[in-house]
Amino acid sequence: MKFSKATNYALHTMLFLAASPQHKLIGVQQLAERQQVSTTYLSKILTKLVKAGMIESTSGANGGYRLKRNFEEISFLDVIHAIEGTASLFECEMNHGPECLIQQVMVSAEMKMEEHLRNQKLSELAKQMPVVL
Amino acid sequence: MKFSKATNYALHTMLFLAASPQHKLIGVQQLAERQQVSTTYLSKILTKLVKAGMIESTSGANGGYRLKRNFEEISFLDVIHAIEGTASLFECEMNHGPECLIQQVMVSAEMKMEEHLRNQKLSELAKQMPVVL
DNA sequence: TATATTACGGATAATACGAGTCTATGATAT
DNA sequence: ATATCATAGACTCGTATTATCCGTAATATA
Ligand code: SF4
Ligand code: SF4
Repeated sequence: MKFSKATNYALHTMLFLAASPQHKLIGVQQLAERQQVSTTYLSKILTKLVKAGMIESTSGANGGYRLKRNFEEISFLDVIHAIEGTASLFECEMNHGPECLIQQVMVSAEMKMEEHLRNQKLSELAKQMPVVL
Repeated sequence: MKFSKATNYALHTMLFLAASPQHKLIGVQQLAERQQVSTTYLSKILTKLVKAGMIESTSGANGGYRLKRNFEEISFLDVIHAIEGTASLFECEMNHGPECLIQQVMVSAEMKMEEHLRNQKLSELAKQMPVVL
């Protein structure tokens, strides 16, 4: 029960992009070396973010990644869901129906966490970021 | 990023014990067949709960498991921590100190979930449990 | 047009971890 | 003495994560 490293990479990348001049394209090399991860692996993660509509990419020389227009609304939860999926943290075989109290406790606990992550917008955090990532 | 099945087994077992007559010892066989899990595996999990001081065990014929005196105070979070450990869900290499905003967001999100799980006492839930687990 | 640069995709490998089994040992009631 | 039951360690198995390799497509630039 841990957040994956991929999620970690995705969050750092998104915040770095948010702290950069908006229009500028940034290649995966620059993003990767800053996080000490291989370019090929980070590339796969960024492709997920592209497909989730959070960033856009440009191939070819001087290509790279850039935030999309809707950036202001993107939350931590959006990034996490894009990488880890949206399945519930708690699942049981033998489902005894939605009135089960165990499920209710576990699911609502997860929702408390998600609510907090949904309220944290990347744009807000980027403003407050002190130095480097 | 999912709760382990072991946590699931532990929660169900604890709630079943809570719904049983307090003094009575219940063997692992009975607990295991109810959850469709092997006795040897469930046994390992229960041993963790014993070491965490939540239940007590008696060896030998007619032995088994039973809740401890402090049962009223035990929460969902206690059980989960006993099985999954207490390490943070979010960890980063390159730790840039506690003032990092990313860490703060992730850790406080986890704390929101934990707060909710800490408030859910097994004894409370056992009273409200409708039928079987 | 040719070339360098860059993102994308599939296949594959390495690693870690969860889930589960097997077996031996020790404790306890009858 | 024997059957029952919990405990502990070694071990296997499957799957998800992490990561690498390589070929292809797109694009800027000379
Ligand atoms: S009791 Fe609740 S949590 Fe357990 S298997 Fe049934 S529905 Fe799932
Ligand atoms: S920026 Fe924050 S989350 Fe990222 S590595 Fe540094 S301390 Fe950890």
